[in-house]
Amino acid sequence: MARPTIADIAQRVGVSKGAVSFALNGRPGVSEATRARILQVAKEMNWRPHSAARALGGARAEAVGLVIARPASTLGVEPFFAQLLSGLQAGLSAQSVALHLLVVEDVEAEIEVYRDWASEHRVDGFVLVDLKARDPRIEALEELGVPSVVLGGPGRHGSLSSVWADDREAMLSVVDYLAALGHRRLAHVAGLPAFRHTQRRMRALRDSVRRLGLVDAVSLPTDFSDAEGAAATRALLSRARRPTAIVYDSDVMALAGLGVAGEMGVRVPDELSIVSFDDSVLTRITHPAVTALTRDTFALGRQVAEVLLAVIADPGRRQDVRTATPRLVVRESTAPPGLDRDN
Amino acid sequence: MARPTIADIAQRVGVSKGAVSFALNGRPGVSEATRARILQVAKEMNWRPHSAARALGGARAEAVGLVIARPASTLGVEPFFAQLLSGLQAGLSAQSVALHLLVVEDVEAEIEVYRDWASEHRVDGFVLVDLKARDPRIEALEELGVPSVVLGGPGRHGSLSSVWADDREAMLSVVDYLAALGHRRLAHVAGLPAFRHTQRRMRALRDSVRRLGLVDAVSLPTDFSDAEGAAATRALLSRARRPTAIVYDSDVMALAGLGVAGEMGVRVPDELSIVSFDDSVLTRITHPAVTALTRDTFALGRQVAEVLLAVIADPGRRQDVRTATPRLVVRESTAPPGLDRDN
DNA sequence: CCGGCGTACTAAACCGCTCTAGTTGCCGGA
DNA sequence: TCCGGCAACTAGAGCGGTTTAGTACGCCGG
Repeated sequence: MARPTIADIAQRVGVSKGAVSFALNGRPGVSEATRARILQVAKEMNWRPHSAARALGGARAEAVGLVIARPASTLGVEPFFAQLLSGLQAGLSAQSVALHLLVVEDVEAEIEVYRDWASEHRVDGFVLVDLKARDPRIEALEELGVPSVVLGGPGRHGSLSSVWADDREAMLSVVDYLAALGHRRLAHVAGLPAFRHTQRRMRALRDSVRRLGLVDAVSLPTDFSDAEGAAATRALLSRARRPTAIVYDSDVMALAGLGVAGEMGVRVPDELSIVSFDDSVLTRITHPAVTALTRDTFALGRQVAEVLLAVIADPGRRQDVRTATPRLVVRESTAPPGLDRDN
Repeated sequence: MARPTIADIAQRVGVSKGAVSFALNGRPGVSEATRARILQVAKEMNWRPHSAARALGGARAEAVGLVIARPASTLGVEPFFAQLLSGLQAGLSAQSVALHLLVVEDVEAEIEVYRDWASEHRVDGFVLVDLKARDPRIEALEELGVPSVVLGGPGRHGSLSSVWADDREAMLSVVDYLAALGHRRLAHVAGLPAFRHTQRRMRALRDSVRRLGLVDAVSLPTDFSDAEGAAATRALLSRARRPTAIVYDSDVMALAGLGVAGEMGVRVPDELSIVSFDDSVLTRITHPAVTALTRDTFALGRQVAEVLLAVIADPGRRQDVRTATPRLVVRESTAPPGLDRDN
C-alpha cells in the first residue's frame, strides 16, 4: 500500500476517521482500549501524518523561519553565524521543529518572504537577525502577527520578543581594561554601520573617551570582511600617531589585523594590543592568541529557539531576555603599551 | 479580509474556482480576456497560493532537506560546511526553493527524519553529506524513492545522483609537490576515518610512498577538531625522526598544527612544511600563510543544488557530476626541507 | 436544419486531516 | 419507569487548492 491514511486505519480498526484522529492526537473522545488498538494499528501500518493536510486545517507547521539578507557567499565566513545556527538547531530539534532557512539579497526581499511563508503556513514563527536602525522588518512582522523573536536589543523592536546581550557594557569593559593597562590612543575596526549593534558599540567607545580621559578613540566602519579589516588596520598603523590598541568587531577581522601588524613589523602585543569582539577557534589557535570577548553563541542560539517556541505556544506572551554580557578572556595579544611612544 | 482564497477571487470576478485555478496556473481552459481579468484581481487582492493546499493535491513542497548527523556544536567551526550551505542556498533560492535544515545525533535518527519528511511531503528531495563506508542512508533513500544527491563519490552511491571532486588526485598532487621539493618523510593528520573521503586520501598517500620512493608517510586519524589536530601534531613532532612536511585534512587543524609548531620551536617552513586540504580565510590571514588545496566550496554547493533541482524536475534522470579537482595554492608554509636533517 | 466539434466555462469530487454537531447506549436518580 | 447526563463514538463539513466530468454555446459542413 502506498501511504496509509487515517481512513485506512479507521477501516481496519472498524471505527470512524474522527475516532482515529482523536486517538492519534491524544485527546478525549475515545476509550483507552480503543485508543490503544488504534495506536497499535497505526504503528503496524507505519502511518505518518501528512504535514500539508494538517497545515490546511490550520495546525502548526512545526517549523520556524530564518531569513537572512546578505550575499550568500559571506554567510560561510562568519563563525558567529554558524555557531548561532547550531544553537538554534539544538533548541529546535529538541521539540522536533525544523528550521526553514533562506538567504536573500536585501531587506525588501526578506519581508516578501515573511509574507509568503506566513500566509502559506510554512512556518510557525520567525527569527530576526542583523537588526538595523529603524528596521522595516519589525513593523512587517508585527503586522503579520506571526510569533517572532528579535536577536538584538534592547528596545526598538516593538511588540516582538527579543533576546539580547549588552553590547554597550561589553565595549565598556574592553575599554576599561585597555585604559587600565595604560592605553590612551584606541581604535575600533567596526562592522557594518547600518547594524544597530555596531552603532551601539561605536557610541559606547565615544562615551568612554571623556570618562576615562583618553587621547583618541576612532571607529572605522567596515563590511566585516577580512579584506576591509586588513585595510582599516593598515590605515590606522600608517598614521603618524598610531593607536596602541585596536578593538575589532569580529574575529576574522582581528586575525586579518594581526596579519597586517606582522607584515608592517609592528610587534603584538609589545607595540600594539589587539582585542576581538567575537571569540571562536580562530582567536585561540593563532600566535599570539587573541584576547577576546567570549560568549556562548551556541547557547545564545538555543535560547533564541526556546523563546521562540514559548511565544509560539502562547502568542499573547512577550519575552525580553537579556543574556550574559560577553566576558573578556585575556590571551597573548594585549599588554601595556610600549613606553617609548609619546602617549 | 484575512487571506484571500481563489474562491474569493472567483466570486469577485464572477467565475468559478476552477476557472481561477486555470488562469493562475497558465493552463488552457479560459479565454485571454478572462485570464487577464483574473490575474489582475488576484494581484489587487494580494492573493498568494497556500502551499499546504497545493501539497495536499500532490504538488511540490518547494523545499529540499538537508539533515546532518553531527553534534550541533561542531557545525559552527567548519568553514567548509558553512560555505557549502551558502552555495546550496544560492542555487536553491534562484528557484525560490527553501532549505529544510535539521541537525541530529546519529545516522539512525537521520534516516528516521528522511522517512518523516518524505512521507509528510515536507520536501521534494534530499542532499546527503558526510558519506561513510557502507552507508545505510543510501539504501534508505533509494527505498523511499525521493530524489537525492550525494555529495561525495565516485561510485558506491547506488542509483542516487552525485556531485564529487577527486580526492585521490588532489592528495597525489600535494604529495608530488612535496616530494619534488625534496621531502621524503611525510605525515597526514586525517579527519574521521569513517568518512569515505578520509579513507580515499589515506589510501592515496600510502600508494605514493612506493611510487615516489618516500621514506615514510603516516596518516593519523582525528575527529577534525583543533584539539585533536594539535595533539596529533605534537605527537608527530615529538618523534625521533620527525616528518618534514605535514598535510592536514582541514584548515582548522592546519592552523592548530601551525600553533603547535610555534610552541615547540619548530620553524615553518624552514624545518616543517604545512599543507591544508581545505582552504578558507583562515589559511590566508595567518603568518605564515598556509599552502592549501583550494576549491570553490560555494560553487560546489550551488552545483549540488542545481543537480538536485534537475533530478526533482525529472526523477528518471540520474546525474554524476565531477567537479574540478582542488588546486594547490602555494603560500608561505611550504619550502624544501632543511638540509641539516638525515632524510 | 441538424449533427458534430471545439472553446469556455461550471460543478463537484478529491487530497488527508481536524473538529463540530449529532447520535447511541448505558447508568443513576427521582 | 422515565428522564437527564455522560462517555464513546459517527457523520460530515471544511481547509484551499487541482482536476475531471459535464454543460452551454457558437460555428461549421453537409
